[in-house]
Amino acid sequence: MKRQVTIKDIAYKLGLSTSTVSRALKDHPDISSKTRTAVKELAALLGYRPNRIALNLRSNSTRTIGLIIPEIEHYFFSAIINGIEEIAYKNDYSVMVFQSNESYKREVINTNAVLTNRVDGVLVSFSKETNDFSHFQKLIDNEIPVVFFDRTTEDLPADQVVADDYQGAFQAVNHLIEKGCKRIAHFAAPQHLQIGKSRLAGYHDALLKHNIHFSHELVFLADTFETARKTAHEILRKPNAPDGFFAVNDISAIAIIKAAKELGKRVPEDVKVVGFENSKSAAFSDPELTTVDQFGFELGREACLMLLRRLKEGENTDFQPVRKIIRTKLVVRNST
Amino acid sequence: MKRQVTIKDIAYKLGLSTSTVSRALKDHPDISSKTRTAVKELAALLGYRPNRIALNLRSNSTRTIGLIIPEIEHYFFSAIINGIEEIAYKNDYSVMVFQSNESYKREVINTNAVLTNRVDGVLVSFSKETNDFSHFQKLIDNEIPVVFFDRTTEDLPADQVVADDYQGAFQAVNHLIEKGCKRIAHFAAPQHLQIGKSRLAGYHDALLKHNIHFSHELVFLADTFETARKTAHEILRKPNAPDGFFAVNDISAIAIIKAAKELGKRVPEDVKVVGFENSKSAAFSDPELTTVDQFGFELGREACLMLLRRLKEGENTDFQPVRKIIRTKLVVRNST
DNA sequence: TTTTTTCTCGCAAACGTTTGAAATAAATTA
DNA sequence: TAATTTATTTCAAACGTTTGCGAGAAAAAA
Repeated sequence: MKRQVTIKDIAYKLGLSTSTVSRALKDHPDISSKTRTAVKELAALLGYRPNRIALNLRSNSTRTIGLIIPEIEHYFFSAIINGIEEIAYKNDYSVMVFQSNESYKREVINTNAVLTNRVDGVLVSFSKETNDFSHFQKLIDNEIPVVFFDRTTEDLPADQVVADDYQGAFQAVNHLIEKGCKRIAHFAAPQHLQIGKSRLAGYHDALLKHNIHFSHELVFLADTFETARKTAHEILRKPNAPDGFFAVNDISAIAIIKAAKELGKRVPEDVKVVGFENSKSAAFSDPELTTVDQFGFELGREACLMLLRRLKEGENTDFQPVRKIIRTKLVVRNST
Repeated sequence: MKRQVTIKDIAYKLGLSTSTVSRALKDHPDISSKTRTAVKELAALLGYRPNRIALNLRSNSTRTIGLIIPEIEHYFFSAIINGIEEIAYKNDYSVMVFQSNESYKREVINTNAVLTNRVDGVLVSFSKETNDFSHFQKLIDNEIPVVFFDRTTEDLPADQVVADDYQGAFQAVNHLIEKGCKRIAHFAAPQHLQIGKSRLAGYHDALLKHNIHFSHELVFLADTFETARKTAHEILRKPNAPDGFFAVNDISAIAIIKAAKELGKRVPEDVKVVGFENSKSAAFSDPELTTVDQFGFELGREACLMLLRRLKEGENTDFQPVRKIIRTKLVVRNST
């Protein structure tokens, strides 16, 4: 087993102390230029590489951030990870990824893993199942900065970065109305999620603005392909079927289009559909899906930047949680 | 700053030495049951949590694996990450993710990052740009086990996990021929990538089997949406246009379908298309895409399992690289 | 030459844990 | 009671760094 070369090895070979070597390597003014170059040359020759673990122990920090996320396979989340990794990379941080798979139990385990790994800070978007937040409180109690993104809560004193769900939903529904829709259904996310509430609110208010009656009968819980497809099938078959759909994500929107086609309805002529996310699939579906761009990459960047800012702050005397809202943008395509 | 509670704190409060506390916590037989319970109770009370960093330093291992991957946003890769994380989680390992963004330079930096982070092992799928592998050799020289997946090379003595690209390609093209295609084009990946070669070989041999002439003029380098779309446009306009396409990935296949539609050709009547990956988009496209399932999740699992096996082995006297091939499966849908 | 200042460098402790060996206390045997 | 074994605990070193402080040597000032 080839041991890694350490500062001791260099010190020994040069007849110096480890302190001197350590100082020489980081250009400490106390060290003569002669020994400095000698040390550096030998270090380069031997391929010395500081042992981060030892550094970690001494500094009690790991330059690592933990990421707890529901499902990597969702385009939106992978875009977010992309943004996070980008910023982390630029600031010489590493990212540890933990998936909750939308499971509360697993999320709690992840939270512990993040703690034992002694990450410097945590980014989290919690699972759909989660409505108790005490595991995150534990992070905060341990003085680990936490930034929530996308799936957030007001129940915790923590920073948040979210898409402008309300505005996005509002614009989407407004767009449907302007395109002539009279009866618009909303496929919603669970209402204990902030995004569920906000998008419903945007839907509601856009209707209101145009004096269209809001009815709970047109709001359905359907945020997966299967449920959306099934639900769309059912309601599109009824006599008084909607002529417009605002879905809480692209997957559901695509499912709606599929269901409509299967029932012989034309999109966008008979039924107009708008999604939320602007995933790759949205551009590939037929017709191409009108959707609200959530700017996942931006969101990830911002969340990570916010966390790094907190880490730089350190000792936060009086903590004031910040809530950052990332603009959304309606991308109009052929489904409306 | 609330310091984490350490073994010392417990020792002090109980009037014991740290050694005793350490041993008590891990049920060492030397410790009397009285002190053992006392220690454990106090530990639980204070919320003691062993400092992983100290452990790492002592054991010179981090229970962390590094993952170097081109782009998280690709469905295939995120599926792989999913599989990796699954296995890592079950074995109490954490995963550090580094994206190369298909850049050789960035990949080299990632390799260094992985080294300084002292991960126990590395999983890598290298970038399209990479054809010099000395940075990976550095990992091997440092006795860090490496497993390559998907994008692999024979130039390094390392384990590999790949999809059965040859077989998948063969089946795909065979399928096209059986469906009546006479003139089949192949949109290929760069030929310095093993997957590029293997899939081309599968294409070649399937033609051969049916006594169809293989021509280099029907093989194009096109593995992104844009290049595939452009290329498809060009060749579909020519008089002797292909009636079948085998694309190296789903994105390209979807681009081909799009181009065909734009030129007024019907899929699958006039042109048949088969992709490779079985991404979500494949199921959403219209017509739904026939494609080769690469089982990314399985592949990720296997790669991680193989790495963990190597880690358990430790001291490998005579290292014999293993190459594991994950079966692929043709998923027939409406594009053929 | 003596005193003071400036340059270089080494000592030792610290970060939190584990572990072989030594030490003490208790129990057993002679 | 003395000698021996056994049970329990502590000591100290180690993992690889950093860093406050002190020390010796050389240079400058007196």
